[in-house]
Formats: sequence, C-alpha cells, structure tokens
Amino acid sequence: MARKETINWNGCPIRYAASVFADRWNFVILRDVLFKGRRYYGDFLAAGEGISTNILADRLSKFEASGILTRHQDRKKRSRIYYLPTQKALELIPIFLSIIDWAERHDEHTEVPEQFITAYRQDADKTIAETEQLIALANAQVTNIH
Amino acid sequence: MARKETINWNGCPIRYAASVFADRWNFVILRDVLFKGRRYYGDFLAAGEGISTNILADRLSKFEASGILTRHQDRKKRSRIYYLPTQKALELIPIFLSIIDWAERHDEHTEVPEQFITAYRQDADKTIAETEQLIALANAQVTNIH
DNA sequence: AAATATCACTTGCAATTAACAAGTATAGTA
DNA sequence: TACTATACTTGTTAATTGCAAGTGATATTT
Repeated sequence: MARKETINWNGCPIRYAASVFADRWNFVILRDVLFKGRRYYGDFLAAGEGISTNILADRLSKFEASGILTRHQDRKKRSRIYYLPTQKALELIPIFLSIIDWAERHDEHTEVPEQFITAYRQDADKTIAETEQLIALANAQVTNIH
Repeated sequence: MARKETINWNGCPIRYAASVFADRWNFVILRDVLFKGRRYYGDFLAAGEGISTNILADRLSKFEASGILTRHQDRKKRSRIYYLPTQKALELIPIFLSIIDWAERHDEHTEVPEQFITAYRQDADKTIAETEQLIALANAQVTNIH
C-alpha cells in the first residue's frame, strides 16, 4: 500500500476487510494461526515458506493493531513471546473455510484431505466448531504448559 | 509480490487463493463485479475509489489469466471492452458474503443495509442465489443491450 | 473528410514496499 | 563468563505502486 493515506473508505465492508487481511502473507499467517496451531514468531518463520523477518514482524504488529492477534510474554521463560487469536480472528474461520472449499474446487494442485472437505460440505457449522476446538487446543498448549 | 518466483506452493488452498485474489485492489474489483454490476474498465476506474490505470489493467489481465474474468469486445461498438465473471468468480460469492458478515460485526464504520445482512444471516443460500441473479442481470445489460 | 472525442490501455518516473542479509537486545543455559 | 535462543531491527537492493502523461484504435461531430 503506497501513499494514499486519506482514502474514502466509505463504510465498505470489503475495503475494511481488505485493509485488515487482504495480503499474501496475511493469508498465510492466518492459516497458520487458525488451522496449524502456530503461536510463536519462530513457528511462523519456519512455516511461512519464505516470509522475511521484517515482513513477519510488520504483519504481526498490524494484526495486533487491528485486534486480530494479542501478544503475550511467556511467564516462566520471559524471552518467549506468543500470539493468540482474538474472537475477531476466530470469526474469520467461516471465511477461510469457504476459501478452502473454493480452492479445492478450482485448483488442481490443491490437496485438502477428502474427509475434511466432505465433512465441511455436509455440515459447515460442525467443521467451524471443530476448528475452534483445534484453536482452543493450540492456545492451551501455549498458555498452560509453559 | 517481489522476487521469489519459485515458491513451494505445496497444494495449499490458502496460498492458492492468496495468489489469485489476496490483494487490496483485487478485493475491490471483485466487489465491483460481484455486487455492483460493473463490467467496463472505465466503471472500475471511476468506482474503485483511487485505483491507478496501470494497476487496474494489470489486475484485470491477471484475473483473465487465472480464469476469474473473461474479456469481450462489444459487437456494435468494438472499441468498448467488457469483462464478465466466470463460474469460478461466481463461486467466490460465499466467501465475499461471509467477509461482509464479518466486517459488519467487527468494523463500526461498515455500513451494510440491515435488511441485507439480516437476510444473509437467516438464509445464506438464498442471499447467495440472489446475488447470482444480480450478476446475471448485470451480464445481460452488457451482452444484450449493446 | 477532417477534426474531435471516447475508451482502453501503455509508458516513464518518483515514491513506497518487499526481499535478503546481517546485526542487536534481552533472557536463559552451560 | 561465554554461549545459545528468541524476537525482533536495520541497511541495502530489488520489485511494485501511484501518478501523470501519452498512445492507438475506434466512434462521433462538424
């Protein structure tokens, strides 16, 4: 996003969403948070398949600013930082699931577990709930164990 | 997207989707196509609230390349060009509707007609179908009248 | 027929952002 | 005390974006 600070956003939901997460790396980070249980800076780096450290730092702080992630310090090991998804982030799950559904239909290279996609198409709400469970688990691992 | 042509996309649906439409201006163009009936280059320019001509041209040709839009010449007035959404584009509707739903819940500035959002929340499939109707109408206006 | 206008782009250049490599700060470990 | 780990910064180069102007192919007006 170059220049043009004072755009007329005009109450458009799509433009708002665009400003929050319409970016290649944002998609990947959100995928990692919502579906892969990643919570640490280092995890995102390793998993992001190529994101640079400065870009990752930039995106994480922007997600914090927009209320998608919260930043926390590990109590016992204070040098470790973890990021947790907010409710606002959890509510992105339906969007990302329908993206997965779409990609599976239109990209021949996409490989989603048959079971997962079938389950989603039969009962989307259930898959949404299950994904939330997954997230709760990942959160617990980070907040309790350490 | 600078450099890094040879990424390991790895069959990930989110990365595929990111490569096709995760970009500020892509969001706006798709909004215009899916919900506002815009079909002409000039319409996109006027409505995009600030997109540059070169960026618009770039995005339109990429959408063509990725099978989201098809480019057509008006028969009677051959200098006019219109773009039509493909089936692949139509199937983005559920994604964009859930984005609208999400933004309405989390952005105080977002102004979506109450009626629309309520209808969507009560019966998503119906709103999806209605949006498809809207698109059919916009297509007809472009392909028949001229 | 010539001049003007419309439309859909290109092109050139400056400004902004991203990628890559390296470095720094703080905390914990040997 | 030295070494390591983790989470970032910083600097530099490369790529993309924004903006203004230009171009070419129709149409329209005079």
